[in-house]
Amino acid sequence: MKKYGSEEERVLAFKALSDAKRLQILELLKARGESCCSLVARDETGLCACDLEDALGVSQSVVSHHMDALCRAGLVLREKRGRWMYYSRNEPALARLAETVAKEI
Amino acid sequence: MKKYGSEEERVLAFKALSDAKRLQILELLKARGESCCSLVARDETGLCACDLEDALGVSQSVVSHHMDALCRAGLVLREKRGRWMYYSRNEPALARLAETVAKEI
DNA sequence: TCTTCATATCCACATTTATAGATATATTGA
DNA sequence: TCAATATATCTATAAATGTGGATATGAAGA
Repeated sequence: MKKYGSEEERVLAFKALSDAKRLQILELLKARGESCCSLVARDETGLCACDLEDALGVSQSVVSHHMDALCRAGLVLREKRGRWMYYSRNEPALARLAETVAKEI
Repeated sequence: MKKYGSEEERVLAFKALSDAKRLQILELLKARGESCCSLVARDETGLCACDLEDALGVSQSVVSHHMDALCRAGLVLREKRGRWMYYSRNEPALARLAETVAKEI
């Protein structure tokens, strides 16, 4: 299984995790929660940005920046469906990171 | 086994890991390397600050700050022996962190 | 087409972090 | 006691990051 190989990747991942709000976001994504604004089907996977905005109590641009950090680190996936951007955990990447911490840090 | 329980502890730990020089320091501590300035016994555990200063090519105060970050996060232990401060990996803490990433992030 | 809405990006500002030189503290050895 | 050494702390500065308001983009629906 491919690890978080380069030092640069690792730094990016740990940076993404070194913020309380972003840890909360990963937690929220784990629970998956209610669908966006009660407008979309309950069986959608992922959460849209406005869900996170409500849940975290921060401005829309802040959510967008945090999601960008998590996506750049590869820990979260983004997918546009209609006018919403859905975010979901990249479980394989999170598992590789855990493996890296266990074996190589 | 106790995990990295509080969010605050986790943030501190990830912040400590989100820097290339600090990752290198953990690597150097794993190898343990030569003893300080060839002045102390070869079977000493840990590395002193001046070893790290040489290995990383940064100023003394920078080493001190980085070690402070790693110690505050609990990932590294410091022990003063003579006029040298010896640093070593806190393996149980690193293992708990790996467990936390695997199970709770 | 026009309006509304969701989100990314831009901009400005505040806070945090990294860095290095200078100084202080403490230990060792002469 | 004094000089040398190792390291922490102080100070200043530069760089990175977090934040939120404003604007731009793009999709949906009337």
